[in-house]
Amino acid sequence: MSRELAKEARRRQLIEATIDGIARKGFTELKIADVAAEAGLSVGIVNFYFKSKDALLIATFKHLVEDYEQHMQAILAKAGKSAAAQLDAMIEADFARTHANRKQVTVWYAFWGETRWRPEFLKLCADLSTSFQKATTETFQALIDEGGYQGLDAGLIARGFNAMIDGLWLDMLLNPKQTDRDTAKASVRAFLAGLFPREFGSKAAPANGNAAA
Amino acid sequence: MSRELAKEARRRQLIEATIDGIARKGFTELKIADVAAEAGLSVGIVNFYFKSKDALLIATFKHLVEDYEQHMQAILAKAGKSAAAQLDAMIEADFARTHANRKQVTVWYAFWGETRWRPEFLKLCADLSTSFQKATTETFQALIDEGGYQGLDAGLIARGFNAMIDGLWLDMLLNPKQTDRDTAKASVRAFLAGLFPREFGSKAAPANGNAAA
Amino acid sequence: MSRELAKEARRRQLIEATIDGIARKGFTELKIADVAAEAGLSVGIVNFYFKSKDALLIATFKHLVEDYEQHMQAILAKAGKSAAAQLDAMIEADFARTHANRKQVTVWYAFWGETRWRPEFLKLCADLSTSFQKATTETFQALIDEGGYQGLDAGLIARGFNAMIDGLWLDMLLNPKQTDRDTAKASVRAFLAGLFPREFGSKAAPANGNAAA
Amino acid sequence: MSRELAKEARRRQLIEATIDGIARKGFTELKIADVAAEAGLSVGIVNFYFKSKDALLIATFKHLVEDYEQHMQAILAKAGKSAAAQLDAMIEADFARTHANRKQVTVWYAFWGETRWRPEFLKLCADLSTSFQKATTETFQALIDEGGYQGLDAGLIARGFNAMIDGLWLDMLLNPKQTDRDTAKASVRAFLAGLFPREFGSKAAPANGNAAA
DNA sequence: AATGAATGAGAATTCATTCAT
DNA sequence: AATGAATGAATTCTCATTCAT
Repeated sequence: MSRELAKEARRRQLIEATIDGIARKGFTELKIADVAAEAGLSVGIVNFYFKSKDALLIATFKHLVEDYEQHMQAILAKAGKSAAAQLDAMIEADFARTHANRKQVTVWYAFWGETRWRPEFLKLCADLSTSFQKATTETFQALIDEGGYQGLDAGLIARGFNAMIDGLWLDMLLNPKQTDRDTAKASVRAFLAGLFPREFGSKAAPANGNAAA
Repeated sequence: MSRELAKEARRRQLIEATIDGIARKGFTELKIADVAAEAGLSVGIVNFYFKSKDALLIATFKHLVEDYEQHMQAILAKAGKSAAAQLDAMIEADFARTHANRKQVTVWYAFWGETRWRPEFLKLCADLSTSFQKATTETFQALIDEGGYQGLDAGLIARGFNAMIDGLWLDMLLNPKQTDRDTAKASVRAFLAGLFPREFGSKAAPANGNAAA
Repeated sequence: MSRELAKEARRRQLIEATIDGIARKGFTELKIADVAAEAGLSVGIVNFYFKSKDALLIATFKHLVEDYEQHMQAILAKAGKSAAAQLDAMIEADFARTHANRKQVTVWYAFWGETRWRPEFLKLCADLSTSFQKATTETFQALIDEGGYQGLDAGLIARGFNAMIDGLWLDMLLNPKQTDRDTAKASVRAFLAGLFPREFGSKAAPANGNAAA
Repeated sequence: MSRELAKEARRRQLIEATIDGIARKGFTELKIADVAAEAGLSVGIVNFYFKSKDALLIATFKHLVEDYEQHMQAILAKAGKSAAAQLDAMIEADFARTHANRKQVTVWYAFWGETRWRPEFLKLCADLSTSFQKATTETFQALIDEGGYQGLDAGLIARGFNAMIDGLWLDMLLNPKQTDRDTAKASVRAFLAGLFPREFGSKAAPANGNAAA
């Protein structure tokens, strides 16, 4: 069992090296030798722990996806239970310095650029997206219900909300000087303020979990 | 002159072949031989018209950017002059079948995946983004002024608007079954409706240029 | 006939361009396009006047050989008839600024580097060398006879004499700063002075044709 | 350490294969594949041990130069200490069957044909030539002093001596049927006999180190 | 388990030659 | 005759994968 653990640790080490490698050199320029160097190991070892470079890339993307999901769930569990608090926590998490940092986003977009032609990537993306769309739709529906809003389609709003976050990531990546984390968060909140003035309007109480009702 | 024209036509032909090739095989899997085959020409010709594969890719991205800009300007010129009509035209253009089609978006994201490590790509992206951010900010400002809205930041709204469109493209790419053009457009309008109920609310008159006041 | 002349002129033009091209870029780096550019013509024309690049190179080497022979014969015809005067003229001709210049020597050595594997080059070299060895042997024999020298082998001396000139060319090529024309000529004469002190010793009358007996 | 040794041995093996390859096919016709085949290795290995074909050629030329220098020094160390004995040993060494063989000379001239346009080659040539010129000048000066000769310029004689050897190599290369080793050596000695009759004249004692006075 | 030398298929690039204009 | 765009075979270089140690 400790052997299994060691094996898992090595795999993890190589996956981290792959993420660092992509962040440093880009997806197309990443060589097995780069991964090995990044991990401080030999090239032979990569093919020992992963059948092929492709398998390593798939494992890496899977890791990225799982890591994102876990991180988000942890954030949401800690946040206040109200729909507004949950949304606020999501925004914070998505633009947090720890996970939505430049390196991670860089790597996400590198993978997305390739996803279209890689069925394994596509499946991971679709699953993540579906589960997220479902979760955010439920949260927005709760917000609508709690707030007594009329004529709002939680599904459309959730889709736009998630899309805006992805788009702002891209913006931060391509124009770091013009778009920073705070601008991105303010942008999202500006749109939510239009739809949910009581929760996100400028005069709304901050929607964090600790806020008094 | 006819020779000059022919030369330009060949360059264009190869660029189109590159776009088709990326759409068909992906960025990393695109070979010079694929481009040549796509164009019905020999491999040698690619290095005759473009010094290298890299130069071809840069020219292709530049073409994509210029094409997008021209297309958008043409659309806006034809649209009604009111801010709402202009925004509406933008949304339509961004999700039009002719330009924001699957092939084009696929190729855009393929390039974006690489952009981070290619200074030439980065420059093109940053310039396009800046000019767009400026134009949309002006339009939103006009909308705010025309509509007499209070407390809205046109810059933040423009940024979120553009980001949402990019993010919805990605969504359509990765989850074609869940997100289609109409859903995407409805999503954008749902958010605008919150901020600008008179122009984009469900009871608002359609914001096209021909609409009576 | 004028057409034939024009044709010959074009061939000559291309051969000169080839020599200039080799002198400028080297044998292995010389491309058909370089020859064309050097001649101010198009690439197509080269294959029109010469069957192939190889044929052009052979014609160029042949030209070099014939040119050298003609030049040398002209020099010898003008020189004094005594053996010493003839040898002196040879030395002057071999290190003359007009023919044994840096460009020419450069090209000769470029060809010699390839000669071993090119039967056509080899034949030209062997023929030139044989005819030269014969001529210089005769001249040295005349010098021996005229001077009443004993125990000298004209053939060996001729061979060493010709070899020294080739070797000095190489030296001038590879070490231009250490070996110049005058040093080279003095070197040859130093050796001849040992064998033929009366004609080439430091107190010998200059062996040119105009010298009084 | 054994790994380091193996690495050096492989480099040596590839350099030898390059020399053999040039001797067999010529400089311009030598392909990486030929070198690999000659060494009994795969093509990839060449770029593994040498960054490029060019680097391999430079290393090969360097090896040739160093090998020649070492060989000559060894010969001179074994020879008698008198200037005449040293010169005699040089002549023998330069036309020895082991080092100045057809293969080696062929390759030297192949490199010399290219040297003019390759700064790295040029440097190696110039350094070798300078060191040789210096050494032979000293030897000739000693010969002059020992023999009490008057009016001889050791520098000019050394230059002519070295040039004659290079030129005779070329002659042997281009006209193998007319010029052989013995003829070449006799040629050199004929010239030395003129300048230094006591040491190299036909009646002089053989100048080897073992000869009695 | 780990290494890194060795392999060889694959790709970009070059360039002599051809040929339509 | 002359041009230069077009061809495609040939070559160098790359790099994922293998395997002996």
